[in-house]
Amino acid sequence: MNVTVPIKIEPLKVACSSCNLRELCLPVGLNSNDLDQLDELVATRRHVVRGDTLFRSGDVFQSIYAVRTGFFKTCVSSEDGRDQVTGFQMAGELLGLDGISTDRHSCDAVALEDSQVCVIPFEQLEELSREFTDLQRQFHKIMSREIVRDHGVMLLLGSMRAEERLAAFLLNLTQRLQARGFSAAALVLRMTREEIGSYLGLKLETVSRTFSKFQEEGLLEVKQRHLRILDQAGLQKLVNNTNC
Amino acid sequence: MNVTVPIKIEPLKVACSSCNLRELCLPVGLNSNDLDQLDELVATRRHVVRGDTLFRSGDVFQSIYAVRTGFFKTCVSSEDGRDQVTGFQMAGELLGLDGISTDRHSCDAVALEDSQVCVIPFEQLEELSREFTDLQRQFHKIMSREIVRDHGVMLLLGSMRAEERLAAFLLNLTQRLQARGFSAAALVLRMTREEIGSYLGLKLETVSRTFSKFQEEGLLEVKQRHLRILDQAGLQKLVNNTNC
DNA sequence: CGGAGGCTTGACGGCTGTCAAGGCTAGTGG
DNA sequence: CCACTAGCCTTGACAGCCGTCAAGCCTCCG
Repeated sequence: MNVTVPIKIEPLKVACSSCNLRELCLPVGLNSNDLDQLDELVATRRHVVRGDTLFRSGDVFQSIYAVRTGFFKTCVSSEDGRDQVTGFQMAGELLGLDGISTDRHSCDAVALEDSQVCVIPFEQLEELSREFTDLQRQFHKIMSREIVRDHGVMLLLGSMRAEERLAAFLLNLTQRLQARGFSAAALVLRMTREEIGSYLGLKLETVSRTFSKFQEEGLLEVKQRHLRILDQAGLQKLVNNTNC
Repeated sequence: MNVTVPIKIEPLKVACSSCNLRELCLPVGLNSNDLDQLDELVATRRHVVRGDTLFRSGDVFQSIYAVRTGFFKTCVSSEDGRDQVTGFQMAGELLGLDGISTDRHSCDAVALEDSQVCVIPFEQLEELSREFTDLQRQFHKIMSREIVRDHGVMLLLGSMRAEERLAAFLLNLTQRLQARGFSAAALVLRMTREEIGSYLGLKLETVSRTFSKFQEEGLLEVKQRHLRILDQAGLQKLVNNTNC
């Protein structure tokens, strides 16, 4: 292993305009002219090996990142060492929007498997979005979507019980995987029980117990990180019905 | 009472450039030229009486709003009627950013007292921000700040106990009031125990009990919605120390 | 093959939710 | 001006969900 080059940067091989994620990522809805411009902007890619951070809280903010392959978590920490996973990001999703506010990142982004991200220099993105209305609009939509997503997580954390939280989490995960062409039924979790628990405001034991309960009830098949959804409607019902 | 005009709209009397909130609101950091442009943009004001909504989930999104006077809450609801307060907004803070993502609002904004908001037509704001770099940057910072704030709420909801949540909430509130020139020691809550509870992921009884506990411990003086902070450091300690 | 990290499961306790009763306050109408 | 009422708040008793602690198992990888 070559430890002298911890961060591997390479010229981009796949342009946005021909990227198979373009319908999920920043380029959504852009015309071919805008896309050509975006290709110019997104010139580098960065590899992050499993366990490494893409950025840390406190790092100077310069770029946002689009996940090209792999899987990330973002987490915030309070001064006293409390830790909260704020999201899991998969291919086509953006990382680093938190950094715009103070020019420094306010959370850590950690790769949960070997990953590649497209580096989008923020100042140039702003410049380009002053020129291209559609790009501007798309970027604003993505930021707004993140806000809406966060509100959904607040709803989950503020008003759901453990089973409901885990069911909502699994449905969200499978839905996003499905949008990327994966099966909605079988999946491999990239994160530990503890990370799921942190995201859902639960302890890892509760996550584990709830998985077991779902299995007993025939909703899931659980084998460590390998899951099979047996009864999607049953999970959905858990999320929708408060109690009955 | 004239019920034929439920929404009162009037020409803006105070321009952004001379608004006493300009250091807290969208105009932060703009030069006088940008400010003049912003004055053109923000041409109307809207009154919302206590209990009325500024917008509702599902409403078509056209404008964002800056609170000029008064106090709002925003809340999301799930299909099954679950309800979650996602924030409280006071003078100088923006409302409606959630609507950008789908061109429809995804939460309700309710006035908790008679309020006025400045109406900022979003399409025109985007247009203007294509022209003025500082305005663009400022708007992006505000959206990003909302994301960072949401992450803080997730941390609170995901990892804090009732006392810690309420202490954090009170400190946040007093800090924002102080930034607006109010005393950091005495305040009047604009929201009910139930709304506080919803925001903090607690039941109203727990909020009430925790208030009483803080009072017994000499941290607060509580008389219904009238609060006096007696020991700010003590509250801060509650937030910082997990247990001891 | 051995160890470390991750996962499962049990026992138990405490925090917070639930249900209920009663008090307070502000706003309304007589 | 004052009584009334509705909404809000407080407090108690009790229960249950989930956290804590502990022990042991599994799996992956060196």
